[in-house]
Amino acid sequence: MPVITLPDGSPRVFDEPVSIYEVAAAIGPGLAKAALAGKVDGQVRDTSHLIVQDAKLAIITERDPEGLEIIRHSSAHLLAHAVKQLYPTAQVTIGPVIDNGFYYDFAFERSFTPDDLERIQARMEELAAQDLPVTRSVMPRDEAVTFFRNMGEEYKAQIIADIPADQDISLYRQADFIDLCRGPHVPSTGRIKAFKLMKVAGAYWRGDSRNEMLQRIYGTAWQDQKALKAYLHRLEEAEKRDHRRIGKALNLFHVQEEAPGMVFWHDHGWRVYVEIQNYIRQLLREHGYQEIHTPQIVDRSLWERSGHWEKFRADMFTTASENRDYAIKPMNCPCHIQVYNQGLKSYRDLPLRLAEFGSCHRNEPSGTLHGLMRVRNFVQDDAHIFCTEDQIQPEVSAFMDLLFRVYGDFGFSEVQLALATRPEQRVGSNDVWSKAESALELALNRTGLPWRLKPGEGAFYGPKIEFVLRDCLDRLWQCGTIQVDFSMPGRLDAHYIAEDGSKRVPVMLHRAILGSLERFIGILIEHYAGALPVWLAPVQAVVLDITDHQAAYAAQIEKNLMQQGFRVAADLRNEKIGFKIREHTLQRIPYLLVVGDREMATETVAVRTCTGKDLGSMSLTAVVDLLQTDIVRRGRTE
RNA sequence: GCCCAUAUAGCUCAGUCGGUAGAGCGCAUCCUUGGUAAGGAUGAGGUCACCAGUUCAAAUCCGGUUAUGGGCUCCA
Repeated sequence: MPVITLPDGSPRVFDEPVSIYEVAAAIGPGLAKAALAGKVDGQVRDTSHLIVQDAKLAIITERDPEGLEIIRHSSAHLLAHAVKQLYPTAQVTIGPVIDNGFYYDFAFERSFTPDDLERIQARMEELAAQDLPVTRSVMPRDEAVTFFRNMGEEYKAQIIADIPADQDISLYRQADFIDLCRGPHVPSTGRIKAFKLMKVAGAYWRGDSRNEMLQRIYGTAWQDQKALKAYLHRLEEAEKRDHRRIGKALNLFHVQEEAPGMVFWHDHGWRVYVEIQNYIRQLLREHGYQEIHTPQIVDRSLWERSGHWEKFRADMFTTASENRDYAIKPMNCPCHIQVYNQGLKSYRDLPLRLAEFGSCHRNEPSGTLHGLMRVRNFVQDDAHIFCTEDQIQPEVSAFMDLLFRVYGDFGFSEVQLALATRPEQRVGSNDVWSKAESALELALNRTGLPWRLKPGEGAFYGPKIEFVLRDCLDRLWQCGTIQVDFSMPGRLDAHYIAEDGSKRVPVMLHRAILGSLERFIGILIEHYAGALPVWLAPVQAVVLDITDHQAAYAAQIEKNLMQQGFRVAADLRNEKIGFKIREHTLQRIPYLLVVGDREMATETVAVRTCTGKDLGSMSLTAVVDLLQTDIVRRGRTE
C-alpha cells in the first residue's frame, strides 16, 4: 500500500506497487503523456520504475532540466541505434550528455563523412517516428560481459568488465538495438522530437592519447523544434562574434602561415593592446609593483636549474649561438628571480612585487592553436610577489581587490572563484602547504563570494586560486590566477635575511589578472561583438563632412580632438553622408561627428552614436565631456 | 602531436561529367557636392596554398607538405 507524496505535499494512496507512469496517469492523462521519468525520493527513474514503498515522487517532463537531460541521453542511444543499423560493423562505446546536447563515440573501420551524418540523421528521424518502446532489463555483470562480447562489442565488454562483479548491469532495448546504460531513458523513441547531428571529430578511447582514436559524432537535442531553432540561432550569433572574423573586418590583426600561433597586430588592434597595457601598468604602479623587463632568450643553464629544460623542453623554442644553447622564455619567473637575486635582500624588502609585460613563447602543439585564444607568442600582465609565509594572506587579499576592480573596469561583473589544493605529487612540507592553503581560503572568504574547492588540482609547487569570467554569451574564461610557489625560489637560490639574522627562502606568488593579453583581447572582442567601449576603441570618433565645403572645418575639429589626446579620424571623402555613416557604423566607431554648413556656422557638430542614436548638435566642449565621461566610466555600465 | 574537413581575386564565396576562371563587396579612373546604414559609369586585378603524379588535357582525380577550422590530447 504505497503512499506517494507529490511535490505539492498531496498524498496518493495505491493498493499495490505502481509504476511512475501509472501514478502520472492517475493524476491526469495529459501528465501521463508528458511524463519522461520520475524523481523518486530524489533519484531519477524511468517511468516504468515500480514504486513498492511510500515515497516522494515528482513527475519529470520535458520542461524540467532533468527531462531535457534524459532526452539528450536517449538521443545518444538513438544515434547509436541508427549507426548500428546503417553500419553494422561499427562498434559502440560511450554516449554521454554534454552541454546543449550529446555525443557518441564509435569504433569504425573507415571515417564517417558529412554524407554519412545526413543518412544517420534521417535514420534517427525514422526511428523516432516509429515511436519504439524503450525497455529496461537487468543482467549479472559477468553475463553482460559475455553477452556484449558475443555481439562483437569489445569496447562495451571492456567497460562492463570494469564494473564491480557483484553489481547488476542495466540494459536498455529499443527494437533490435540494445545498449548498456545506467539510464534513465525516455519511455519511447517518439519522445525525441528535436535534434541535429552537428559534427564528427576524433576522440581517444577513454580520453587517453596512447589509445586508439575513435570517431565521435556530436549532436544537439532539445525538448521541441522551437528550442532547437533558438539554439542554432545562438550558434550563428556566436559565429558573428568570432574574434577572428571581427579582427579581420575591423583590421585589428592577422595571422599567416609563416608564423603559426603568432599575431601580426595592425594599427587599430595595437591601439587596444597598448591601451590595456598602459591601464594595467598605471594600476600596478599605484599598488606597489615595480615594472621590470628581462631578456627573451636565456642560456639553457638557467632553464636546467629552474627544471624547465628537463620537464618542458619540447614545449620551449630553443636556439643556439657560438656553441651555447638557449631557450626563448616560456615564462618570466626565472628571470624575475634573477632580478630579485641582485643584492642581498632583507625581510624589510618584502614583499617585493616585480611585474613584467614579457613576451613569452611556448611551442604549443599545432592542433591546439586558435586565433588569439590559443597562441604560441603572448604577453601576460604577469607579476611575481616575493614574500614571507605570513605575508601570503594579505598579499592574496590585496591582489583580489585589485582583480575585482580590473574586471569591473572591463565590464565583467560575474567572476567564479576556485581553490586548487595539494596534489599527490608535490614539493614542500605538509605544514607549509596547510599554511598556504588556509591563507588562500581566508582571502577567499574575505570576499564574501561563493567559491569552489578543487582538491588535488594545485600545481606540484603550491596551491592556487583561479578566477573565471562569464561573458555575455554565458561562456566561461579562466583569466586570473594567483599561485603560491614553494619550489622555484629555492631552486634558483633566492634568499632573504630574516629578523633573527637567519637566511631564508622567500615564497613566490605568481599572479595575473587578465592572463594572456592576446587571449583577453579575443575575449573582449567577442564579449562586445567588436563594439569596444570608448576607452578601448581604436578610433573613438570620426568627423564626417557632408560636402567638401566643410572639409577644412572638419579637419580642424579632428586636429583639436587629437591634440586633446583622443583617438579620432576625419573622413573627407567625396561620398554621400549615408554611405560614410554606414561604413563607420560597421567599423563600430562609438561616435560619428557630422559637420555640414549648419554646424560650421554655429561651431558645432551633429553627434550620432554607433547604435544609431542621434544626440543632436553640440559644441566641441560638449563632445569632449561626452568622450571624457565614457572614458572614465570604462566598461562599467553604472 | 592525433582524427576529420577545408585552402579559388584584397574580402566573402560560386565553379556541374577533367576541356586554360566567375559573382558581390572592395580598389582605380571619371561623373555626381548629396543632411544620418550602400548614387552612377568604366576599368584593373588570379601560377586556383605549395610539391610531385595520372591524363592529349587538372582549380577539378591520386599522393605528399604547410596552414586554417572543428574536436581529442596537452596546458609549467
